[in-house]
Amino acid sequence: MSDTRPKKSKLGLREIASVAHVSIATVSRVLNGSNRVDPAIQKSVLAAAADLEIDFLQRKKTKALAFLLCNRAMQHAFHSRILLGAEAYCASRNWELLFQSLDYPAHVPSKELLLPKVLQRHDLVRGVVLAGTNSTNLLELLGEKGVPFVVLGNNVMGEFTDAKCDVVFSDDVQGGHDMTRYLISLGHRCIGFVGNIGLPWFARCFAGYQRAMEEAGLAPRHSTVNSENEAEIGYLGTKSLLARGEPVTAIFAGNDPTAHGVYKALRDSGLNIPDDVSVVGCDDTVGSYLYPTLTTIREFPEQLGKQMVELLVNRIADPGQKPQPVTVPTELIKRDSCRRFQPSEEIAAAGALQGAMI
Amino acid sequence: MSDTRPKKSKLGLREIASVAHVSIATVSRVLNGSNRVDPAIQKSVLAAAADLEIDFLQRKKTKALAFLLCNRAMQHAFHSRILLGAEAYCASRNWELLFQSLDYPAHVPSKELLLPKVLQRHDLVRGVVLAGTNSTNLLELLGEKGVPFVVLGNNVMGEFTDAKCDVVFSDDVQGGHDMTRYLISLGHRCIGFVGNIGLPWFARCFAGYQRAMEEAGLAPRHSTVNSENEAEIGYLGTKSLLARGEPVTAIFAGNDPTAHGVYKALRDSGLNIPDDVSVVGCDDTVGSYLYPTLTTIREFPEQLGKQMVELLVNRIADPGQKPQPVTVPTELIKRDSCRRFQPSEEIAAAGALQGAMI
DNA sequence: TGCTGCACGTGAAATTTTTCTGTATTGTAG
DNA sequence: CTACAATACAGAAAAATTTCACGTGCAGCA
Repeated sequence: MSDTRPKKSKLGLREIASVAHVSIATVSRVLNGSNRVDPAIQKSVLAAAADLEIDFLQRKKTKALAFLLCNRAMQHAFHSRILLGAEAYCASRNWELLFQSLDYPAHVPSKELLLPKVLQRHDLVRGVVLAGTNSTNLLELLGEKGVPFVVLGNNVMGEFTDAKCDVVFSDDVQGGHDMTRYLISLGHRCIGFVGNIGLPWFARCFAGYQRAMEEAGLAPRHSTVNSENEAEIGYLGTKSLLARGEPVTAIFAGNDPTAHGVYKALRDSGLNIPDDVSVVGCDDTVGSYLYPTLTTIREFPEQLGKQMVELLVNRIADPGQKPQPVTVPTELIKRDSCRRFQPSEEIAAAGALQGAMI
Repeated sequence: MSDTRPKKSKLGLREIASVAHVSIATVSRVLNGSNRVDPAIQKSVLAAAADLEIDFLQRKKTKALAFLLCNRAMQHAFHSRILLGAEAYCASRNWELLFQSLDYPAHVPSKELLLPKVLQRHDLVRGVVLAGTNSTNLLELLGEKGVPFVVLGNNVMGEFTDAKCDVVFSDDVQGGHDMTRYLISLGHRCIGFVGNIGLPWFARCFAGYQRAMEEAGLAPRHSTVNSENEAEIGYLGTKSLLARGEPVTAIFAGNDPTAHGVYKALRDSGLNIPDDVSVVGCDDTVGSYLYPTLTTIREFPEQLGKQMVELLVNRIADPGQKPQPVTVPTELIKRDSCRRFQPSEEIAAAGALQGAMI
């Protein structure tokens, strides 16, 4: 290779040990076991190592990252596409990727969580990609343990200040904003949002929707259903919007599977898409399978996965750098589920909805 | 633990080495590096080890399996669900799971394939789960290298005799048979199959269809499109069936995404589902999103994943046992895309199809 | 306050892994 | 058929890891 340094004397644990005034065994522990070593000693060993060799990481045999899919069955193919993106980037950079799913409670102090055994293997797993749905307690725990990690920001529960760790977002807030503006530009004024705002990915989409509505001087109206089942959220949310007599001409579903539930509810109520009601979704997972095909917000999960690994690898290389947030844009995909709405139709539309309520 | 043996003297590499009359280093290599050791010596070391200790595998630190997703973007969520099933079973048995995707050419002799580096790490990866689409050259290579593996039988290209390795099948042949019989029981006589028979998963489904048709004394008629894009296969295959003037009253799509293409083609031709033509699919990935909802064959990918890992773990524990094939059954899911067909309608149906051809 | 037990953290020693080196074997060209 | 080269492979030695046993400090308890 292109190693220009003359390798003065054999560089090994022995040398580090003598510089740091500890035993070889301790150096070995610091360098990979990492467990059961006094932080002060660990620090001095690391310093000694840094003195002697720049790239101790290179020296190691296996470089693996863990991909933790948390609290979520791999629905919608969305997360599996994130995994693929992550894997592709890993492969290109000669990292292995361990896949593991993990369920943990959201409302338990970080002390009481126990990490999967893989992550204990500091000599194998050098960092963690957190996909799925996470809550701040796990982030804290990883922070305390000093395990480098990146998290998919869209799906973090609870108050989440992104300043404290590397995080990748899919810009669904902007996507929701764009989409709402699009519906407004088509002439819609009464646009209902259906989702479960208790879940962060719905909340973010809703935030974009809400902002766009307020900017346009329109009243946001939403129907939130406290469920984890997305088709159910869409179905019940729509039924409830209709039952309240909201004169909606368009419904914004918080994601594509939810839109599927919306479709079903509208059909059950005898309403036609898009003639009676326009529908839009978000995430572009199953929108193209629906009928009529769904106007939605395309996200780029492979890109999210790639970005996450990229941030993580950078952090491992330079643990000191300050946390970095990355946002991946979204794209508005226009399909057949929307139509232009003439304000003059409003009375007629209201009539149709009245009919549907019977 | 429940170790009843008295552990006569410290059991270690030293003891094995002396029994096998080789150096400790060689024993170490056999036990994990495995590379660069004469097969004869390897065998004798293994024998010596077996003499001394039953469970040398237990001794090892990391037990990881590799999940190789081959030659396939993770479409349809089908393979990601296999992964989830595999991971769940791994976790329950304290195995780690490395995920890696891999593309390789099908028509290259096994000598010329190069395995991903992870698999070289015999000390880490103890076996391989082959998902995605595989061809026999990779199977041969793994066999030669002595790497334990299981393969998803449905997606193996080329002549594949399952006698030579552990293999798990989803019983889509039976599923295709059941489905065809179901269509026949609804009164359909002229049933077209749409797919790409060059691809093994279509071929298997088609085999079931063909057998059922022949058993019923009906003529199989299929339209195969040489493409990898499933929606395209469905669309073009259907268009071509119609263009040939086949008086089909039902179409069997080789999988759900293909059925989506079939839907589109029928709609473009002005035909109603199921009034003019009944449609069925296979795999139950997106069938529930289609409109009308698709009658299809449910498969159980999580179960497939679990079974694969189970076979693999058994083989690792006992490499001598003879190859074992496992078949996971399928389930017929009846939805809205089929209707009963009265033979008397045949002339009318033919008329509708004629109209569609214009 | 002093004792006891326990958990942590360390170095020495034992064990294992990896590198290095010498030898044998196989293939290839003359 | 010989000479040379390239490669494979085992063992010795070096390096790294893990185990073991011991000291230290702290909490619980008398």
